[in-house]
Amino acid sequence: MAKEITSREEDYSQWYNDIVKKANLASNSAVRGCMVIKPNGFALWENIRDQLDRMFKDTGHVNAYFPLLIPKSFLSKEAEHVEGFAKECAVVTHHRLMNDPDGKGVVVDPSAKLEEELIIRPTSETIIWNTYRDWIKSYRDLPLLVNQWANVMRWEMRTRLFLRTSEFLWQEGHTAHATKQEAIDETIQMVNIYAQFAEEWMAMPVIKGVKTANERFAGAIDTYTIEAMMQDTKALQAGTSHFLGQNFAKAFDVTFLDENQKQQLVWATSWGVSTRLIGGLIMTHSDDDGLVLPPKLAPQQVVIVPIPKPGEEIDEVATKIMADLKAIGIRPIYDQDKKKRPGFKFAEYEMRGIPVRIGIGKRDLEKGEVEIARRDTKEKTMVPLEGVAAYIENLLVEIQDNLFNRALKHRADHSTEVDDFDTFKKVLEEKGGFIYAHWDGTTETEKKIKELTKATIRCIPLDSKEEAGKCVFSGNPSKQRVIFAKAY
RNA sequence: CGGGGCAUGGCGCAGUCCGGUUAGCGCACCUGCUUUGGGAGCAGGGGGCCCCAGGUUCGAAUCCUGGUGCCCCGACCA
Repeated sequence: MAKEITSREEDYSQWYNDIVKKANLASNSAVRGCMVIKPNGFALWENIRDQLDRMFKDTGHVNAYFPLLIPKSFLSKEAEHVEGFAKECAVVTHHRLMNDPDGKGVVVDPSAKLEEELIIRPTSETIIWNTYRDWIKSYRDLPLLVNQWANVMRWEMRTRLFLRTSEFLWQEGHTAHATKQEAIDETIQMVNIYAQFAEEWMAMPVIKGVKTANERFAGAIDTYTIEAMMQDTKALQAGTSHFLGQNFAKAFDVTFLDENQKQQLVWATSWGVSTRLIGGLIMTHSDDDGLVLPPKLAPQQVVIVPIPKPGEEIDEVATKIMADLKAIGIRPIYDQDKKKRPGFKFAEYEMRGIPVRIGIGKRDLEKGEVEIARRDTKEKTMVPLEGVAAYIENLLVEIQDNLFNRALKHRADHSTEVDDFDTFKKVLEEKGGFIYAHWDGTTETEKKIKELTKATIRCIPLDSKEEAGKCVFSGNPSKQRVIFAKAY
């Protein structure tokens, strides 16, 4: 049993916090709501970022960078957008400090007040569309497919490491298109890329869908989402892709001359995922012994632990295995610490979520084999020395698959079709998870259900089939089921 | 912004009610020896503006006054 990790059963929130801290992913900082991402956590983010970046570039996108600070007036140019974000903006009002005339320290210099306040970006649509006005003149400038990796700040009331911090890292794609259809296609392409990344790389099954008007991004016509189910059966919105219509083009006067020499407004999309993904990764796979990482994203995939401690013979074997693994593109490390005992190391690497551990002991070497332990199931197997690299290559694939299938089963086990409100409340209370129910399409009903149960509509699934039914709350006619769940 | 709680080595806490030797414990850290197949043992050692500012007192971590910060529960959210 792992030391000092609260079990999931006892207190799921505390378990989550323990994992983040004990696995050395991140910690709270001196600044309220802002976290320090530690090397272990940042290595994960780098792997997430690098893979997504490849996927973006493979679909024709390029990276750029826009300023952290946005003039206050920009934000108010799109009415719904400002309404959505105004309540959580940090504002820069001055540009100079001075010595406190009354004594120690420094104070804001009142004479250095800015003529126009600057907002620390909560998202960059406004500054980017203000820039796009200059970049886009002709249909030949389109489509414009730009992404940026950046930090943003949203002054949240309550924060949780990775899941919701005041400052977070993310990528935001902002694209401009000549036609509505092309922009919609882009929006859908990007939600598909997010889903593919979540499932193939994070081993986190997701449901693709469209948000209701109530849950839509401020300023969007449609918001597409990927929704994942955590181990406590709550939903996590893991990524969003927005079809922005011509809202920002109108607000920032971005037009182009088409092939027929007519001025046209540009069509827009934006899409993003954040460091929240790391929170999702933790809550999808990890257990009471610590972090569990999918091999494809694990910064280190294999750890070699000498038993009882490093020695010439063991070093030699370990070095050979390291080389064999690296040769086939696997990321191993060899723990040569002589002070720590094997038992400590086993627990330590389980805490850190390294997918595979190789134990090399003198006893095993006499028989020409090593012990291989997998993190996901804790199973241990003795493997002949000459077959180690190939065995691990297969094992990593198997672990990746197992994690995905396990999460998929968990989601299936906690998804329920419900047709009346009493059952709805009962299922939500006793079983939790995703509830597939008919909804009459009104914000009013959605809000009432939220008031009564705390469940929100996570999305209208893209693959849901048309099916005549009655709204679970109002009894009014409905054409398809939507997903209700309690969410992070 | 409402309601509750907490502030003492890096972390977790005791001490505060009832003021009084040198502020203590566990973990972590450093040194040495013995250990080492699932979180080792012993011995020694380092590290504290006891949240801040004022006050009461011979004497304040402890009592009084006023601040500040953080956490938890609600409303808000990727």
